[in-house]
Amino acid sequence: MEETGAACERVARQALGLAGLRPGQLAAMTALARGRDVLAVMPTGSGKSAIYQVPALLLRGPTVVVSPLIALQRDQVEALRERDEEAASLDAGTSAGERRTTFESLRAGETEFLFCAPEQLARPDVVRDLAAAEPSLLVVDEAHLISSWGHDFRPDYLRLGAVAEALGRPAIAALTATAAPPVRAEIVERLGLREPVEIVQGFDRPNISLTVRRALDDPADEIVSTVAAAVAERAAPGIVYTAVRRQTGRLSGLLGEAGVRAAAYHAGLRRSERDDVHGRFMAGDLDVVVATSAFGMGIDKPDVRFVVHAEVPGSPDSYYQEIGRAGRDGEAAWAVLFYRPEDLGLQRYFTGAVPDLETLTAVAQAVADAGPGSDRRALRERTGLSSRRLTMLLDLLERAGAVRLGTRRIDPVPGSPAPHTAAELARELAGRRRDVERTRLEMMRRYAETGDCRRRFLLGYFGEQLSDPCGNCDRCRAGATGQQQEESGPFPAHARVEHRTWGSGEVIQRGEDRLTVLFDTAGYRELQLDAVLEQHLLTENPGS
DNA sequence: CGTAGTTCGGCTAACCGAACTACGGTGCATTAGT
Repeated sequence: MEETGAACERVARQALGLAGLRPGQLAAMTALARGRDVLAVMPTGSGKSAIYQVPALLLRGPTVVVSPLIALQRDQVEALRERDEEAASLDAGTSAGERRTTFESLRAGETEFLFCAPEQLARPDVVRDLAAAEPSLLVVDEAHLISSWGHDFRPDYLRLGAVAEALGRPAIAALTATAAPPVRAEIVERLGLREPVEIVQGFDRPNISLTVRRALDDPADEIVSTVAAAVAERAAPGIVYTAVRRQTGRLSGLLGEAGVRAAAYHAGLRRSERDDVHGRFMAGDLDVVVATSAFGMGIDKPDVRFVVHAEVPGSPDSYYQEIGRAGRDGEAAWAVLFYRPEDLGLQRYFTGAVPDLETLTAVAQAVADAGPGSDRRALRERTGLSSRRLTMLLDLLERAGAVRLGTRRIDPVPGSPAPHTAAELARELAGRRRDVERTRLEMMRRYAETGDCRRRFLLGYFGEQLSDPCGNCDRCRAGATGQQQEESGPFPAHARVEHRTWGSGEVIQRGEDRLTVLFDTAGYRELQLDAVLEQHLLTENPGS
């Protein structure tokens, strides 16, 4: 019998036309083809799709791909069909007749790939029909969204672990381009990955130069002149990110006056306008898109020369995601952040919501009253809450140990605390999560205010050590690369440590006078090294 | 948490500053009405 790795290489060559495979790619494919779970963190454009498409063709049974945007699903379906692979997608617009045909074709083994959003998999009928086709592979694309969108925006992302169980627990592939260590941990936990093979390919993007500009009260003029200068030097196209919708129109208007072909983009625009801007940008008919965070997913345009941020984003995670859209062709590109400390306030607001005790108690009470085996609809009627909000609150109560969530039924946990107590516990968990998110925001502040090499800081945040200054950021260019990473002495990078109040954690970065530690439950914290040593704030845990 | 826009108080003419208020990001799905 053919060895699995060789089989993967053969299929990659014959079906996908790939001459060679990168080491990470092959390892991930082989693991999936053998039924193992995989978590792959690889940059866009490095062949992430092949990772699941090759084993999909080797394994008996269809492949379900969870993808966040309907537009992305359609693109992928189209790309597969061009290679004569049978693929289909499922969304709210799919008619009952089309659904029947699709499920029959999946069961018969004629259609290999099915694309859908997590919301489709929240429907019991969809899960039942899919389970009948006995899928062999569940792919979660853009898997970092579990962590960044799941909790307050699209909570159905959080249910994917239960969906996998209901589908007969196929092998799971979680794919993403950016995931810091705690995000990886959350993906593994939420999806219930079993001893996953973790492939983390270097995501240093050395061709993107990094600059932070301390912005004035109203940085609009500065931004316009910076961007206009870039465009004049033929360094177009580019993206300008801004935190609020109102600014997109204002900045693109000012850029237009400065002779730049610019357009605004945000989620409040009409579908047709968004598609138009997207299309013109891809076609090269626009120099600049000024956008909120709505713009970007699925924008795989190789020649984006710059990404400018008019305000700080909420975390290094989103920042790296957004600047990663520049320079995919490997040519020089630049990322400029206009920084005002006051702008952190808006992000603080975005991460501020913790559900109130009353509503949580009402949901816990409703679950208890309904007894075992209730469903979402019954609880929605009892509580009068929207489907999404209910899902989010139920998820918190599950984490608090008060309810058990299946894909089709919701059960109170026998002997669990009373509704009011469970609600308090759930609220505490939500509060803790918010606190951790605020530490991410603090890390964004540190990035903007650091005197050291910016790339070293960013990569360190993602758990990668860069021993020498990068030479391609404003700090390095100013010759102020100052701090070297201390290679010897106590608390080196990656050391496991213990703090009296913050618990256990891992050293992320060790500078001359500071330590950055990622605590398992308290998030990112910065400590002064001499205080740590004098007051014995940390103990080093050998092993683990 | 910060900002932009509005109202209010003072005190009798046009306006100033203080105080108060509303608002702010991501997409799926679903539904009512052409």
